[in-house]
Amino acid sequence: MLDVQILRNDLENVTTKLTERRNFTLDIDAFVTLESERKTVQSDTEALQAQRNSISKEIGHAKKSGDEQKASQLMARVGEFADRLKSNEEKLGDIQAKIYDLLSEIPNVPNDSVPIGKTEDDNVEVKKVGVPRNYDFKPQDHVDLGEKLGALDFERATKITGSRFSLMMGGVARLHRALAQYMLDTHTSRHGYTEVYTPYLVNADSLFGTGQLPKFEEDLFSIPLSDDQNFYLIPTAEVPVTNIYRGEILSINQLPTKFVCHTPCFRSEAGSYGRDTRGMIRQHQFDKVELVQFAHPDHSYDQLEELTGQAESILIDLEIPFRTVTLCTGDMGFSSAKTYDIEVWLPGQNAYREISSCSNFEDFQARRMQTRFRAGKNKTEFVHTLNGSGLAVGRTLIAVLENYQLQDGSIEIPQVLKSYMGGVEVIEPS
RNA sequence: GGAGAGUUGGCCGAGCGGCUGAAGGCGCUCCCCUGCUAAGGGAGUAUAGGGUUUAUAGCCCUAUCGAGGGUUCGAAUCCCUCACUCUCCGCCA
Repeated sequence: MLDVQILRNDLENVTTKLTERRNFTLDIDAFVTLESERKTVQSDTEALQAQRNSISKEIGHAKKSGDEQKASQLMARVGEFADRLKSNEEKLGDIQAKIYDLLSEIPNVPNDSVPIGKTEDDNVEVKKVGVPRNYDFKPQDHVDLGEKLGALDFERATKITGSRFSLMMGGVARLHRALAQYMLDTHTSRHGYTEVYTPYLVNADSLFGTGQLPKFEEDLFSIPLSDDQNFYLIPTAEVPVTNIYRGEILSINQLPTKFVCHTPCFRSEAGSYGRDTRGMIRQHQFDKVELVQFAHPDHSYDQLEELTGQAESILIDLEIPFRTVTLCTGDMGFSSAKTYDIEVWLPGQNAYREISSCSNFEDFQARRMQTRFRAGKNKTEFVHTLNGSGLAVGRTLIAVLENYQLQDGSIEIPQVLKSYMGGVEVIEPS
């Protein structure tokens, strides 16, 4: 959420940036009207409240000294404007709620270092690591590989639940687990993250905090609790982990705090019908190891570089080619101020595909969550939050299957995973 | 699921219709005293919003004692709903 003060003081500049960079048109007239209304109603209301408070105090004194007549005179005076006060208070509440609603639907303003653009074609490559292998056979994609291994079964997954779910068995299921374990171990022992385990169902406040609500409810799976309350399946560990400190004031020496968390993620994928329907690229359920940081505002961009590098290191260890791009303004998520995507090479698709997204949200989420730190004596300031996939486990699995395939369709195990595979060196058809 | 007790500032804890934005203690900050690992004295110490101001400070005002609603001239204090915590019983991995 943007700071309402910025809109009050610098409306032109912000709306221009939102239009140019986000293709988001803020209803300036609505905002200005609401604001000026708010101003007069608030002043009036508070003046009346002050008057009521001081008269009430006098009533107290009068009663104490036994002057009942004076007391009832004073009460009558309050009665003269009681209705006006009440309606003013209601009106003010309405206006403030409207302003809040307006504000909570405005996306974050991209950082100045973010390239301007409309679509993913305008993203800027910042790094390319590794060279795609030359196969002396036609590489298969993970669907063919997995099915021939008898280890990936989309038909049965569809029978059990429906489309966009997957069933893994045997060596591939174990490889999937090995990847998650390897990522967790790397980020905790080498990169200094604290491992956390969180609920997979969250409430609406948490989703508001990280920015999925109120605008993106249709992307979530929800479980009704009562007429007006839902639990939601987490679309990413970002939600429960970032909300760990919702409503809290951290001490400055807690910054940066770094958490890593392995969870399943659930996404309804509404609006992406027909895209990536083959295989397990785009699923309703997938595992992800997520990195989350709470940073001091002065250092959050350094932290973003660090975090992105830590995510990349997993692919470097696995010796799989990838590239990193800076998302252009038009391709960024709602809450982000700057995002790097890491794209892994998939021989089966002959393309680089997103495997991680690393973002600095600056104080956008922190303001929604009211997560602050004590910057000095009696001064609190919003923290900056960051997160990134380190990495999406399902897509990493795809990358390993496709990049490590042998001519006969069996899969070599990457060196760093061997100790997690209980001696298995190659996954062969069962 | 049943029965009961709670939820107050960074922490502990008092208050149970008016003089309470909130006693007291701890912690923290500053000052004084003390020639010294200690002790004593004093002052300060919530957040958000609005107004005033070129702006900061200051000053004025408003809101906030789990959340929301109600009663009242006036609510931390009374009533209702909800959430959460604790204790005992039941059930359970």
